[in-house]
Amino acid sequence: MQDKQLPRYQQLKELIINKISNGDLKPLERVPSENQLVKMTGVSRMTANRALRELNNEGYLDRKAGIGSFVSDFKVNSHLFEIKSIADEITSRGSTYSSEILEQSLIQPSNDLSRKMKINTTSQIFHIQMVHFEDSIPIQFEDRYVKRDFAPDFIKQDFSEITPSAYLSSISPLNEAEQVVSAITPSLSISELLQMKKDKPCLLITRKTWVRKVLVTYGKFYHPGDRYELLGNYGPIMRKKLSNK
Amino acid sequence: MQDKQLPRYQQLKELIINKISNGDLKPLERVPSENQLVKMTGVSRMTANRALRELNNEGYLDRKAGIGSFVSDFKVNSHLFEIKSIADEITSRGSTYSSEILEQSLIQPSNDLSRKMKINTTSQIFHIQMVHFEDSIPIQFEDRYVKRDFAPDFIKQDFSEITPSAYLSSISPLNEAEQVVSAITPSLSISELLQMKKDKPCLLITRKTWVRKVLVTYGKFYHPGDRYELLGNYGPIMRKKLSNK
DNA sequence: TGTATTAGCCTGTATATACAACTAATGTAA
DNA sequence: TTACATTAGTTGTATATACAGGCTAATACA
Repeated sequence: MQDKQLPRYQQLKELIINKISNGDLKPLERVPSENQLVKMTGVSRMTANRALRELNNEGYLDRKAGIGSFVSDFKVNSHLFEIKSIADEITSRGSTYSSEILEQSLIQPSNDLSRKMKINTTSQIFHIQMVHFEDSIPIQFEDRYVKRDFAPDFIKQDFSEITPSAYLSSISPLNEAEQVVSAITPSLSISELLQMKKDKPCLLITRKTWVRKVLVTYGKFYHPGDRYELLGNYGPIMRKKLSNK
Repeated sequence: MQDKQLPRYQQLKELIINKISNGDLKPLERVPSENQLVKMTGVSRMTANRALRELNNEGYLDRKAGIGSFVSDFKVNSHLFEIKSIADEITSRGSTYSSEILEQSLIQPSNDLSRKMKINTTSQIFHIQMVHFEDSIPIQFEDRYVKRDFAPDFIKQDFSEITPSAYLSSISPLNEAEQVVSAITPSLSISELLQMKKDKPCLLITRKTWVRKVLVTYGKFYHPGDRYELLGNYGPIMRKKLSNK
């Protein structure tokens, strides 16, 4: 594809990102120091420094002078920080989290779904439907599809223990996402699942997530309009984490 | 406050950010080249390079080899890229934009409002209410408050020509924002303003915006749920702009 | 044994230097 | 005029070097 080779600092970055993605380097694990990279790859220390420094800025690594460089703990601060686990969100508010699984199966995608996920209809897709509760009050209905070849063990998981989001993140850090937020009047079944009053609105988040340019999951997340808000911070705020810790 | 001085590349960055913030440097305007910064400030070219490179990564500047470095056009791609001007959004879809102003006045804030904007009740606040149309169909009801001392000429503007968002951005780039998205059942008056059918839901965006740590505007933006969606991209996507253009 | 010092490794910053690639403007030859 | 080459200025990358400052563990010393 790309004729000319990438710059060396970029090669170094991708080497490390790949090791994180495929599990060679796990969260909180040490990554080679600048001088080690110099010996290993023959680059100068400044380009090793640039690679590690940028990975730090992008949230892949945490670096500390005198200590070393370590893979970020994606559970705590993901570079996709906007997309939190609903379970973490609830427990961090001091509430108790619980869930109920409605469906967990392997299916053949419909024409519509195969188009949305850009796959052919012979591929196999996992489908899960579940409700997330905050203090026994339903707060989200999750309707999610996952590519089988990305997470072959998805079907075996006990999602009352770990949310689909958290499980997928544990397989590989999700590094690209698109989400569409809209306000809808829920269908009767969803309205009942979320224990909503008649004619109350629903906040619907439709989210696609990619890993290394490949779409791996597509989901719709329904929230009762009067019990859920979506918060976003933009600007220098989100860059402060680097200097704070 | 801060005892030890910042690193020189950081000083350079803040110098340039300040010039952008206070209007010395306007969007699309040229910023000093690396070598000019070397002569001006006495740093080495590599630290000037680092300052400009990071400002580029953070979206403040656009750089092109062989050409130079220029202040980003905040209208097109802001570092607050998620917050677009509704008018630009509509025209970029090929539709025609229009608006209707309902109120434009100078008020004393209520207790509730002064608390939300963290001001005292003796401060003066501009208040504007308007509806934005796409092809004569209402798409947003804007209910916004603006600090008088930030934009003293706000009241004189003709907001059928320039949206409040665009006008505020022209005074100074807004560099911090918080927005809360929720789904509500609109009040009767809002429902009528947006020409919505009875009991249809509304997407409500409540947004606060800061300039240099000072809150300058607070607004509520109501959209008909069946005519508007909020799109967000996260992850490497948003960094690609740099290499694309 | 307990304490202080030192050595060594880590990141962070700063400089000087070099070459490559891109662009615009200019000069030059056909 | 046209086409090509040159030149100067820009960013992009890469290296070698240096020193500062944080941290840890080994060492030296009392």
